[in-house]
Amino acid sequence: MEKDLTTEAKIKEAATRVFIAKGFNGCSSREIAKEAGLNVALVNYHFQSKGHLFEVVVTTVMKEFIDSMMEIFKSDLPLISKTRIFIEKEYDFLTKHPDIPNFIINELGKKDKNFFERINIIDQIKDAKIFEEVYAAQEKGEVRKMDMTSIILLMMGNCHFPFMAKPMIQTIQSIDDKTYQNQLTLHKQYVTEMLVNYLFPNNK
Amino acid sequence: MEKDLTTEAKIKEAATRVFIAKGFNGCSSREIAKEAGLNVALVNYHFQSKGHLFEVVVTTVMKEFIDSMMEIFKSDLPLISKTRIFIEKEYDFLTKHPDIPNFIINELGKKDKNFFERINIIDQIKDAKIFEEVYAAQEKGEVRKMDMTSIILLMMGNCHFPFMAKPMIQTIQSIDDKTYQNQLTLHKQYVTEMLVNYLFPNNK
DNA sequence: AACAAATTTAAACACTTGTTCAAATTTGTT
DNA sequence: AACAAATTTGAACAAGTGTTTAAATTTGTT
Repeated sequence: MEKDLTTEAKIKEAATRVFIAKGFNGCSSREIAKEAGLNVALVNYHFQSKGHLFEVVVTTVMKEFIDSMMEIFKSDLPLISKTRIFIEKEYDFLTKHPDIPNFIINELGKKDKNFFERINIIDQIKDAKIFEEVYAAQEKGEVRKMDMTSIILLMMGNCHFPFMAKPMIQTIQSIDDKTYQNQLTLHKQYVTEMLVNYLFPNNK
Repeated sequence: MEKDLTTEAKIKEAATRVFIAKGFNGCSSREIAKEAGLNVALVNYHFQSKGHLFEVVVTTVMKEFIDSMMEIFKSDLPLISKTRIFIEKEYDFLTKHPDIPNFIINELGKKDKNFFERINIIDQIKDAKIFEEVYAAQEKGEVRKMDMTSIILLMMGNCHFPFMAKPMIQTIQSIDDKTYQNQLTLHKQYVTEMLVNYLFPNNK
Protein backbone atom coordinates (compact mmCIF):
# COMPACT_ATOMS: atom_id res chain seq x y z
CA MET A 1 0.00 0.00 0.00
CA GLU A 2 2.42 2.69 1.17
CA LYS A 3 5.66 2.73 -0.73
CA ASP A 4 8.33 5.26 0.15
CA LEU A 5 6.29 7.90 1.89
CA THR A 6 7.83 9.94 4.66
CA THR A 7 6.84 9.01 8.18
CA GLU A 8 4.82 12.18 8.40
CA ALA A 9 2.91 11.30 5.24
CA LYS A 10 2.32 7.75 6.44
CA ILE A 11 0.81 9.00 9.69
CA LYS A 12 -1.34 11.58 7.94
CA GLU A 13 -2.62 9.01 5.45
CA ALA A 14 -3.43 6.46 8.13
CA ALA A 15 -5.01 9.12 10.33
CA THR A 16 -7.18 10.34 7.47
CA ARG A 17 -8.49 6.83 6.87
CA VAL A 18 -9.11 6.10 10.56
CA PHE A 19 -10.54 9.50 11.49
CA ILE A 20 -12.97 9.51 8.55
CA ALA A 21 -14.09 5.97 9.29
CA LYS A 22 -14.42 6.26 13.07
CA GLY A 23 -14.35 9.92 14.05
CA PHE A 24 -12.10 11.63 16.56
CA ASN A 25 -13.51 9.86 19.60
CA GLY A 26 -13.94 6.53 17.85
CA CYS A 27 -10.23 5.78 17.56
CA SER A 28 -6.98 5.97 19.52
CA SER A 29 -3.52 7.29 18.75
CA ARG A 30 -2.24 3.74 18.94
CA GLU A 31 -4.75 2.61 16.34
CA ILE A 32 -3.55 5.29 13.94
CA ALA A 33 0.09 4.37 14.59
CA LYS A 34 -0.67 0.69 14.01
CA GLU A 35 -2.53 1.51 10.77
CA ALA A 36 0.60 3.38 9.66
CA GLY A 37 2.85 0.56 10.87
CA LEU A 38 4.70 2.86 13.24
CA ASN A 39 5.41 3.58 16.86
CA VAL A 40 2.84 5.55 18.87
CA ALA A 41 5.36 8.14 19.99
CA LEU A 42 5.96 9.14 16.38
CA VAL A 43 2.45 10.49 16.09
CA ASN A 44 3.15 13.09 18.73
CA TYR A 45 6.72 13.66 17.59
CA HIS A 46 5.49 14.70 14.13
CA PHE A 47 2.08 16.18 14.99
CA GLN A 48 2.39 17.29 18.65
CA SER A 49 -0.98 15.85 19.68
CA LYS A 50 -3.91 13.77 18.51
CA GLY A 51 -6.01 16.93 18.39
CA HIS A 52 -3.55 18.75 16.17
CA LEU A 53 -3.22 15.79 13.84
CA PHE A 54 -6.99 15.79 13.57
CA GLU A 55 -7.08 19.45 12.60
CA VAL A 56 -4.47 18.82 9.93
CA VAL A 57 -6.53 15.94 8.55
CA VAL A 58 -9.81 17.87 8.64
CA THR A 59 -8.22 20.83 6.90
CA THR A 60 -6.86 18.68 4.10
CA VAL A 61 -10.06 16.71 3.64
CA MET A 62 -12.18 19.85 3.59
CA LYS A 63 -9.86 21.55 1.11
CA GLU A 64 -10.18 18.61 -1.24
CA PHE A 65 -13.93 18.58 -0.82
CA ILE A 66 -14.36 22.32 -1.33
CA ASP A 67 -12.01 22.29 -4.31
CA SER A 68 -14.13 19.68 -6.06
CA MET A 69 -17.15 21.92 -5.48
CA MET A 70 -15.54 25.20 -6.55
CA GLU A 71 -14.29 23.76 -9.81
CA ILE A 72 -17.81 23.82 -11.21
CA PHE A 73 -18.88 27.10 -9.66
CA LYS A 74 -16.01 28.96 -11.29
CA SER A 75 -16.82 27.79 -14.80
CA ASP A 76 -19.00 30.08 -16.98
CA LEU A 77 -21.75 27.63 -17.80
CA PRO A 78 -25.37 28.67 -17.27
CA LEU A 79 -26.62 28.06 -13.73
CA ILE A 80 -28.86 25.19 -14.73
CA SER A 81 -25.89 23.35 -16.23
CA LYS A 82 -23.81 24.13 -13.20
CA THR A 83 -26.52 22.58 -11.06
CA ARG A 84 -26.62 19.40 -13.14
CA ILE A 85 -22.85 19.05 -13.25
CA PHE A 86 -22.54 19.90 -9.56
CA ILE A 87 -24.84 17.02 -8.61
CA GLU A 88 -23.02 14.73 -11.03
CA LYS A 89 -19.60 15.63 -9.61
CA GLU A 90 -20.83 15.53 -6.06
CA TYR A 91 -22.06 11.97 -6.50
CA ASP A 92 -18.76 11.07 -8.17
CA PHE A 93 -16.75 12.54 -5.35
CA LEU A 94 -18.89 10.96 -2.67
CA THR A 95 -18.76 7.57 -4.35
CA LYS A 96 -15.00 7.74 -3.91
CA HIS A 97 -15.27 9.16 -0.38
CA PRO A 98 -18.58 7.89 0.96
CA ASP A 99 -17.77 8.52 4.63
CA ILE A 100 -17.01 12.20 4.17
CA PRO A 101 -20.56 13.56 4.53
CA ASN A 102 -20.89 11.95 7.95
CA PHE A 103 -17.41 13.11 8.81
CA ILE A 104 -18.22 16.69 7.86
CA ILE A 105 -21.54 16.81 9.67
CA ASN A 106 -20.30 15.14 12.86
CA GLU A 107 -16.81 16.47 13.30
CA LEU A 108 -17.29 19.94 11.86
CA GLY A 109 -20.47 20.58 13.79
CA LYS A 110 -18.33 20.71 16.93
CA LYS A 111 -15.88 23.28 15.55
CA ASP A 112 -16.22 27.03 16.09
CA LYS A 113 -16.33 29.69 13.41
CA ASN A 114 -12.67 30.45 14.06
CA PHE A 115 -11.78 27.05 12.68
CA PHE A 116 -13.69 27.57 9.45
CA GLU A 117 -11.94 30.89 8.96
CA ARG A 118 -8.56 29.30 9.61
CA ILE A 119 -9.08 26.80 6.79
CA ASN A 120 -10.69 29.68 4.79
CA ILE A 121 -13.70 27.82 3.50
CA ILE A 122 -15.80 30.95 3.58
CA ASP A 123 -13.36 33.00 1.54
CA GLN A 124 -13.13 30.28 -1.06
CA ILE A 125 -16.90 30.20 -1.48
CA LYS A 126 -17.03 33.98 -1.72
CA ASP A 127 -14.32 33.94 -4.38
CA ALA A 128 -16.42 31.74 -6.61
CA LYS A 129 -19.12 34.46 -6.64
CA ILE A 130 -21.71 31.70 -6.86
CA PHE A 131 -24.09 33.43 -4.45
CA GLU A 132 -24.09 36.64 -6.49
CA GLU A 133 -24.76 34.60 -9.60
CA VAL A 134 -27.76 32.94 -7.95
CA TYR A 135 -29.14 36.27 -6.69
CA ALA A 136 -28.86 37.77 -10.17
CA ALA A 137 -30.63 34.78 -11.69
CA GLN A 138 -33.36 35.06 -9.08
CA GLU A 139 -33.89 38.71 -10.03
CA LYS A 140 -34.24 37.69 -13.67
CA GLY A 141 -36.81 35.07 -12.66
CA GLU A 142 -34.63 32.20 -13.81
CA VAL A 143 -34.15 30.75 -10.35
CA ARG A 144 -36.89 30.31 -7.77
CA LYS A 145 -36.76 33.01 -5.13
CA MET A 146 -35.73 31.39 -1.88
CA ASP A 147 -33.08 31.80 0.80
CA MET A 148 -29.53 30.77 0.04
CA THR A 149 -29.57 28.56 3.13
CA SER A 150 -32.52 26.61 1.76
CA ILE A 151 -30.85 26.17 -1.61
CA ILE A 152 -27.74 24.84 0.12
CA LEU A 153 -29.84 22.52 2.27
CA LEU A 154 -31.69 21.18 -0.77
CA MET A 155 -28.52 20.60 -2.76
CA MET A 156 -26.44 19.16 0.06
CA GLY A 157 -29.25 17.16 1.62
CA ASN A 158 -30.13 15.36 -1.59
CA CYS A 159 -26.49 14.72 -2.46
CA HIS A 160 -25.06 13.81 0.93
CA PHE A 161 -27.88 12.06 2.71
CA PRO A 162 -27.95 8.97 0.45
CA PHE A 163 -24.32 8.34 1.38
CA MET A 164 -24.85 9.01 5.07
CA ALA A 165 -27.84 6.69 5.27
CA LYS A 166 -26.10 3.91 3.37
CA PRO A 167 -25.17 1.67 6.33
CA MET A 168 -28.64 1.96 7.82
CA ILE A 169 -30.52 1.35 4.58
CA GLN A 170 -28.20 -1.53 3.73
CA THR A 171 -28.77 -3.37 7.00
CA ILE A 172 -32.53 -2.78 6.98
CA GLN A 173 -33.03 -3.79 3.35
CA SER A 174 -30.20 -6.38 3.25
CA ILE A 175 -28.57 -5.09 0.09
CA ASP A 176 -24.88 -5.33 -0.78
CA ASP A 177 -22.51 -2.56 -1.80
CA LYS A 178 -22.95 -3.05 -5.52
CA THR A 179 -26.73 -2.98 -5.36
CA TYR A 180 -26.66 0.15 -3.27
CA GLN A 181 -24.23 1.76 -5.70
CA ASN A 182 -26.66 1.06 -8.54
CA GLN A 183 -29.44 2.50 -6.46
CA LEU A 184 -27.35 5.65 -5.98
CA THR A 185 -26.81 6.04 -9.73
CA LEU A 186 -30.55 5.88 -10.20
CA HIS A 187 -31.19 8.19 -7.30
CA LYS A 188 -28.78 10.77 -8.68
CA GLN A 189 -31.00 11.08 -11.75
CA TYR A 190 -34.16 11.48 -9.70
CA VAL A 191 -32.48 14.10 -7.55
CA THR A 192 -31.17 16.00 -10.55
CA GLU A 193 -34.56 16.10 -12.22
CA MET A 194 -36.37 17.03 -9.02
CA LEU A 195 -33.97 19.80 -8.04
CA VAL A 196 -33.67 21.29 -11.52
CA ASN A 197 -37.46 21.31 -11.92
CA TYR A 198 -37.92 22.95 -8.57
CA LEU A 199 -35.08 25.46 -8.63
CA PHE A 200 -35.65 26.49 -12.27
CA PRO A 201 -39.46 26.58 -12.49
CA ASN A 202 -39.58 28.56 -15.74
CA ASN A 203 -37.31 26.17 -17.59
CA LYS A 204 -39.70 24.52 -20.05
CA MET B 1 -35.84 18.43 36.70
CA GLU B 2 -36.29 14.83 37.92
CA LYS B 3 -38.86 14.49 40.64
CA ASP B 4 -39.56 11.10 42.14
CA LEU B 5 -38.39 8.84 39.35
CA THR B 6 -37.00 5.43 40.16
CA THR B 7 -33.23 5.09 39.97
CA GLU B 8 -33.62 3.03 36.83
CA ALA B 9 -35.71 5.75 35.19
CA LYS B 10 -33.24 8.43 36.25
CA ILE B 11 -30.36 6.54 34.66
CA LYS B 12 -32.30 5.84 31.48
CA GLU B 13 -33.32 9.48 31.16
CA ALA B 14 -29.82 10.78 31.73
CA ALA B 15 -28.35 8.17 29.40
CA THR B 16 -30.82 9.10 26.67
CA ARG B 17 -29.82 12.74 26.89
CA VAL B 18 -26.08 12.03 26.97
CA PHE B 19 -26.04 9.28 24.34
CA ILE B 20 -28.10 11.33 21.87
CA ALA B 21 -25.93 14.39 22.39
CA LYS B 22 -22.52 12.69 22.34
CA GLY B 23 -22.92 9.18 20.97
CA PHE B 24 -21.80 5.92 22.54
CA ASN B 25 -18.08 6.63 22.27
CA GLY B 26 -18.38 10.29 23.11
CA CYS B 27 -19.35 9.77 26.74
CA SER B 28 -18.47 7.66 29.78
CA SER B 29 -20.49 5.67 32.29
CA ARG B 30 -19.40 8.14 34.95
CA GLU B 31 -20.73 11.06 32.91
CA ILE B 32 -24.13 9.38 32.66
CA ALA B 33 -24.13 8.63 36.39
CA LYS B 34 -23.21 12.22 37.18
CA GLU B 35 -25.94 13.53 34.87
CA ALA B 36 -28.38 11.34 36.80
CA GLY B 37 -26.87 12.43 40.13
CA LEU B 38 -26.00 8.88 41.05
CA ASN B 39 -23.13 6.49 41.73
CA VAL B 40 -21.37 4.89 38.76
CA ALA B 41 -21.88 1.38 40.04
CA LEU B 42 -25.65 1.84 39.87
CA VAL B 43 -25.50 2.06 36.10
CA ASN B 44 -24.19 -1.48 35.90
CA TYR B 45 -26.31 -2.70 38.78
CA HIS B 46 -29.49 -1.72 36.91
CA PHE B 47 -28.36 -2.16 33.30
CA GLN B 48 -25.51 -4.72 33.46
CA SER B 49 -23.23 -2.78 31.09
CA LYS B 50 -22.83 0.48 29.21
CA GLY B 51 -23.52 -1.41 25.99
CA HIS B 52 -26.77 -2.87 27.25
CA LEU B 53 -27.93 0.49 28.57
CA PHE B 54 -27.22 1.90 25.14
CA GLU B 55 -29.34 -0.74 23.45
CA VAL B 56 -32.19 -0.01 25.83
CA VAL B 57 -31.94 3.70 25.04
CA VAL B 58 -31.71 3.17 21.27
CA THR B 59 -34.69 0.84 21.34
CA THR B 60 -36.82 3.35 23.21
CA VAL B 61 -35.76 6.30 21.06
CA MET B 62 -36.35 4.40 17.83
CA LYS B 63 -39.76 3.18 19.03
CA GLU B 64 -40.81 6.75 19.74
CA PHE B 65 -39.48 7.87 16.38
CA ILE B 66 -41.12 5.06 14.41
CA ASP B 67 -44.40 5.50 16.29
CA SER B 68 -44.56 9.13 15.26
CA MET B 69 -44.05 8.02 11.64
CA MET B 70 -46.53 5.15 11.67
CA GLU B 71 -49.30 7.27 13.11
CA ILE B 72 -49.72 8.98 9.75
CA PHE B 73 -49.18 5.93 7.59
CA LYS B 74 -51.98 4.05 9.28
CA SER B 75 -54.59 6.75 8.68
CA ASP B 76 -56.80 6.43 5.58
CA LEU B 77 -56.04 9.77 3.99
CA PRO B 78 -55.01 9.89 0.32
CA LEU B 79 -51.28 9.39 -0.22
CA ILE B 80 -50.66 12.99 -1.19
CA SER B 81 -52.15 14.17 2.12
CA LYS B 82 -50.16 11.55 3.98
CA THR B 83 -47.03 12.91 2.36
CA ARG B 84 -47.80 16.49 3.36
CA ILE B 85 -48.74 15.56 6.92
CA PHE B 86 -45.75 13.24 7.20
CA ILE B 87 -43.34 16.06 6.39
CA GLU B 88 -45.21 18.38 8.74
CA LYS B 89 -45.07 15.88 11.60
CA GLU B 90 -41.50 14.94 10.87
CA TYR B 91 -40.38 18.54 11.16
CA ASP B 92 -42.42 18.89 14.37
CA PHE B 93 -40.86 15.78 15.86
CA LEU B 94 -37.34 16.75 14.82
CA THR B 95 -37.76 20.27 16.15
CA LYS B 96 -38.35 18.68 19.55
CA HIS B 97 -35.57 16.10 19.06
CA PRO B 98 -33.07 17.75 16.70
CA ASP B 99 -30.18 15.43 17.53
CA ILE B 100 -32.03 12.24 16.68
CA PRO B 101 -31.28 12.17 12.92
CA ASN B 102 -27.55 12.24 13.61
CA PHE B 103 -28.01 9.71 16.37
CA ILE B 104 -29.91 7.34 14.08
CA ILE B 105 -27.47 7.64 11.21
CA ASN B 106 -24.32 7.33 13.31
CA GLU B 107 -25.23 4.83 15.98
CA LEU B 108 -27.60 2.65 13.97
CA GLY B 109 -25.28 2.39 11.01
CA LYS B 110 -23.00 0.28 13.18
CA LYS B 111 -25.73 -2.18 14.20
CA ASP B 112 -26.41 -5.45 12.41
CA LYS B 113 -29.72 -6.57 10.98
CA ASN B 114 -30.28 -8.72 14.04
CA PHE B 115 -30.60 -5.59 16.12
CA PHE B 116 -33.25 -4.07 13.88
CA GLU B 117 -35.27 -7.27 14.07
CA ARG B 118 -34.95 -7.36 17.84
CA ILE B 119 -36.52 -3.91 18.14
CA ASN B 120 -38.95 -4.95 15.34
CA ILE B 121 -38.75 -1.81 13.25
CA ILE B 122 -39.21 -3.78 10.07
CA ASP B 123 -42.36 -5.52 11.25
CA GLN B 124 -43.85 -2.23 12.32
CA ILE B 125 -43.28 -0.72 8.91
CA LYS B 126 -44.75 -3.78 7.23
CA ASP B 127 -47.80 -3.56 9.47
CA ALA B 128 -48.56 -0.07 8.23
CA LYS B 129 -48.84 -1.47 4.67
CA ILE B 130 -47.48 1.84 3.41
CA PHE B 131 -45.29 0.20 0.78
CA GLU B 132 -48.24 -1.71 -0.72
CA GLU B 133 -50.20 1.53 -0.80
CA VAL B 134 -47.40 3.27 -2.69
CA TYR B 135 -47.04 0.39 -5.17
CA ALA B 136 -50.78 0.45 -5.86
CA ALA B 137 -50.72 4.21 -6.39
CA GLN B 138 -47.76 3.81 -8.75
CA GLU B 139 -49.74 1.29 -10.81
CA LYS B 140 -52.61 3.74 -11.06
CA GLY B 141 -50.17 6.43 -12.20
CA GLU B 142 -50.79 8.62 -9.16
CA VAL B 143 -47.28 8.26 -7.83
CA ARG B 144 -44.10 8.53 -9.88
CA LYS B 145 -42.64 5.12 -10.63
CA MET B 146 -39.40 4.80 -8.74
CA ASP B 147 -37.77 2.46 -6.23
CA MET B 148 -38.98 2.45 -2.66
CA THR B 149 -35.40 3.07 -1.53
CA SER B 150 -35.27 6.29 -3.52
CA ILE B 151 -38.59 7.48 -2.15
CA ILE B 152 -37.35 6.83 1.38
CA LEU B 153 -34.09 8.64 0.63
CA LEU B 154 -35.94 11.65 -0.80
CA MET B 155 -38.33 11.89 2.12
CA MET B 156 -35.79 11.24 4.87
CA GLY B 157 -33.00 13.26 3.29
CA ASN B 158 -35.10 16.38 2.92
CA CYS B 159 -36.57 16.06 6.40
CA HIS B 160 -33.54 14.94 8.40
CA PHE B 161 -30.64 16.66 6.72
CA PRO B 162 -31.61 20.23 7.69
CA PHE B 163 -31.45 19.15 11.33
CA MET B 164 -28.20 17.27 10.93
CA ALA B 165 -26.51 20.17 9.18
CA LYS B 166 -27.72 22.70 11.73
CA PRO B 167 -24.49 23.10 13.76
CA MET B 168 -22.38 23.39 10.62
CA ILE B 169 -24.66 25.89 8.86
CA GLN B 170 -25.02 27.88 12.06
CA THR B 171 -21.28 28.31 12.59
CA ILE B 172 -20.58 29.07 8.94
CA GLN B 173 -23.40 31.59 8.56
CA SER B 174 -23.31 32.85 12.17
CA ILE B 175 -27.02 32.51 12.82
CA ASP B 176 -28.65 31.82 16.18
CA ASP B 177 -31.09 29.08 17.12
CA LYS B 178 -34.19 31.18 16.57
CA THR B 179 -33.14 32.33 13.11
CA TYR B 180 -32.33 28.79 12.11
CA GLN B 181 -35.68 27.60 13.44
CA ASN B 182 -37.43 30.17 11.24
CA GLN B 183 -35.32 29.04 8.32
CA LEU B 184 -36.48 25.48 8.98
CA THR B 185 -40.14 26.48 8.96
CA LEU B 186 -39.60 28.08 5.57
CA HIS B 187 -37.58 25.14 4.34
CA LYS B 188 -40.30 22.71 5.34
CA GLN B 189 -42.66 24.46 2.91
CA TYR B 190 -40.14 24.35 0.07
CA VAL B 191 -39.49 20.68 0.73
CA THR B 192 -43.19 19.84 0.87
CA GLU B 193 -43.90 21.60 -2.43
CA MET B 194 -40.87 20.10 -4.13
CA LEU B 195 -41.50 16.55 -3.00
CA VAL B 196 -45.25 16.61 -3.66
CA ASN B 197 -44.67 18.04 -7.14
CA TYR B 198 -42.07 15.43 -7.92
CA LEU B 199 -43.70 12.36 -6.36
CA PHE B 200 -47.19 13.17 -7.64
CA PRO B 201 -46.48 14.48 -11.15
CA ASN B 202 -50.07 14.17 -12.38
CA ASN B 203 -51.49 16.18 -9.53
CA LYS B 204 -52.53 19.41 -11.26
C1' DA C 1 -38.73 -5.36 66.21
C1' DA C 2 -36.15 -8.67 63.52
C1' DC C 3 -34.78 -10.63 59.57
C1' DA C 4 -33.92 -11.05 54.59
C1' DA C 5 -33.82 -8.97 50.21
C1' DA C 6 -32.91 -5.13 47.41
C1' DT C 7 -30.44 -1.14 46.78
C1' DT C 8 -26.64 2.10 47.24
C1' DT C 9 -22.00 3.21 48.25
C1' DA C 10 -16.88 3.80 48.02
C1' DA C 11 -13.05 1.48 46.64
C1' DA C 12 -10.56 -1.20 43.78
C1' DC C 13 -9.78 -3.99 39.48
C1' DA C 14 -7.51 -4.42 35.02
C1' DC C 15 -7.16 -2.00 30.92
C1' DT C 16 -6.86 1.84 27.59
C1' DT C 17 -6.16 6.55 26.88
C1' DG C 18 -2.93 10.67 25.29
C1' DT C 19 1.46 12.11 26.20
C1' DT C 20 6.35 12.31 27.67
C1' DC C 21 11.07 10.80 28.27
C1' DA C 22 15.64 9.14 27.87
C1' DA C 23 18.12 6.03 25.33
C1' DA C 24 19.05 3.95 20.84
C1' DT C 25 19.41 4.49 16.06
C1' DT C 26 19.65 6.73 11.64
C1' DT C 27 20.76 10.62 8.95
C1' DG C 28 23.31 14.54 7.16
C1' DT C 29 27.49 17.40 7.33
C1' DT C 30 32.23 18.35 7.86
C1' DA D 1 35.63 8.77 10.06
C1' DA D 2 33.67 11.83 13.53
C1' DC D 3 30.36 14.63 15.19
C1' DA D 4 25.80 16.76 15.66
C1' DA D 5 21.14 16.77 14.51
C1' DA D 6 17.05 14.39 13.49
C1' DT D 7 14.46 10.44 13.99
C1' DT D 8 12.79 6.23 16.07
C1' DT D 9 12.15 3.23 19.90
C1' DG D 10 10.26 1.03 24.16
C1' DA D 11 8.99 2.15 28.52
C1' DA D 12 6.72 4.80 31.62
C1' DC D 13 3.44 8.50 33.24
C1' DA D 14 -1.00 10.05 35.12
C1' DA D 15 -5.66 10.13 34.10
C1' DG D 16 -9.79 7.96 32.52
C1' DT D 17 -12.26 3.76 30.96
C1' DG D 18 -15.94 -0.12 32.01
C1' DT D 19 -16.73 -3.25 35.45
C1' DT D 20 -16.63 -5.80 39.92
C1' DT D 21 -16.49 -6.33 44.83
C1' DA D 22 -17.74 -6.28 49.56
C1' DA D 23 -19.52 -3.57 52.93
C1' DA D 24 -23.13 -0.21 54.26
C1' DT D 25 -27.69 1.21 53.91
C1' DT D 26 -32.49 1.15 52.83
C1' DT D 27 -36.56 -1.34 51.97
C1' DG D 28 -40.20 -4.71 52.44
C1' DT D 29 -42.12 -8.62 55.05
C1' DT D 30 -43.22 -11.27 58.90
